Amino acid sequence: MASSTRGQPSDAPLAPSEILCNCLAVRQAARQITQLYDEELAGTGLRSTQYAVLSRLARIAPATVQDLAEALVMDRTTLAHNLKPLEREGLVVMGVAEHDRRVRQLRLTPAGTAKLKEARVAWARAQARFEDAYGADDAAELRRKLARAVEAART
Amino acid sequence: MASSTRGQPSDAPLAPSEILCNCLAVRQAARQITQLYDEELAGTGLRSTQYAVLSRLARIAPATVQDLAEALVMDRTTLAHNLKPLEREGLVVMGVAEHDRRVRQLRLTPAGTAKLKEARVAWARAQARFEDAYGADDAAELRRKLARAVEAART
DNA sequence: GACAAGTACGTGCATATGCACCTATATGAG
DNA sequence: CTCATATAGGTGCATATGCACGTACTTGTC
Repeated sequence: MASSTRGQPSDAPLAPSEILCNCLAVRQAARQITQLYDEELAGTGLRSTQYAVLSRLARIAPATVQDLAEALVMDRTTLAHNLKPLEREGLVVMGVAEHDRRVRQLRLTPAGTAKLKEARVAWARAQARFEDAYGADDAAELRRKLARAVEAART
Repeated sequence: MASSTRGQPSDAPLAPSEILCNCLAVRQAARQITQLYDEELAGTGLRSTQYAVLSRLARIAPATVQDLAEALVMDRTTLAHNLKPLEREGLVVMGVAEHDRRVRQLRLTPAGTAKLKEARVAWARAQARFEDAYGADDAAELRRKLARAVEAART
């Protein structure tokens, strides 16, 4: 009988690559893919997550903390932590909204814009490396399936 | 013209769900899916990663640090850090191999085996929740694609 | 046996992640 | 206006992640 992912798993032997847990499967892939992107980004001084924050912020600035967190599918407090090194390096500034002093207005600084432009070259190398190995069309399909998984996991 | 993931991205508007970066896509999914599994595991006191370590170790014990790390697609030093709370809680013991005193022999304790058995009930709930929303067959396909992505990212 | 080289593992650091809990500000009910 | 409530955000903690570097042990060479 074939392995099922319903009910409790056993300690029975498995093929080395056969992962039954959806969580483990996606975390393993995230670790490995992150390593590839971080390797290409290393020369820029940015990590994968930092590149993602700058890249997203460039699209939606000025953004509140909550809005940027939602756009990144990231916890609000996680983003708050992730912003600290970016602020310290002067890539991002956090202002206070005039109409509501609770609200922050996040923007890229000129240095942040320049760093993002530089990092995009490295990002494109990482993207090309992965897609040369995995297939560009397959990668696009995978991203769609992952986006649907995000929605499924929210239920 | 359709968005391409080759070459550098722009700041042009995107559909909210349209992620071009493979790294961001898989990290977002990992965050969201981990939250679902952690929510179900919360009552056991284990996190997703800790469950994965115990579950994998149960299959291959006695295992060296390096072997368990490879089986989990995890950096050796990351596993070393992750083992600390498990050792502290008495779920895992690390012995020294007789034939080579550099080598560790990792095993579950009886408490670790019992905790794993308990956690499997919670894991099965998380697995069922995700697959009820995403589809069991689609999930199996996604896991296969993620496994292939792991291999692609290693090149 | 001495020692260079290789192997298995640990540690310190910085960032990543999110929960619990906190403060500050705004808003609505009376 | 007052105050309960709601909203935006920050902080401390524990774990997660992996690089750089260090230690302990083994093995091959002489």
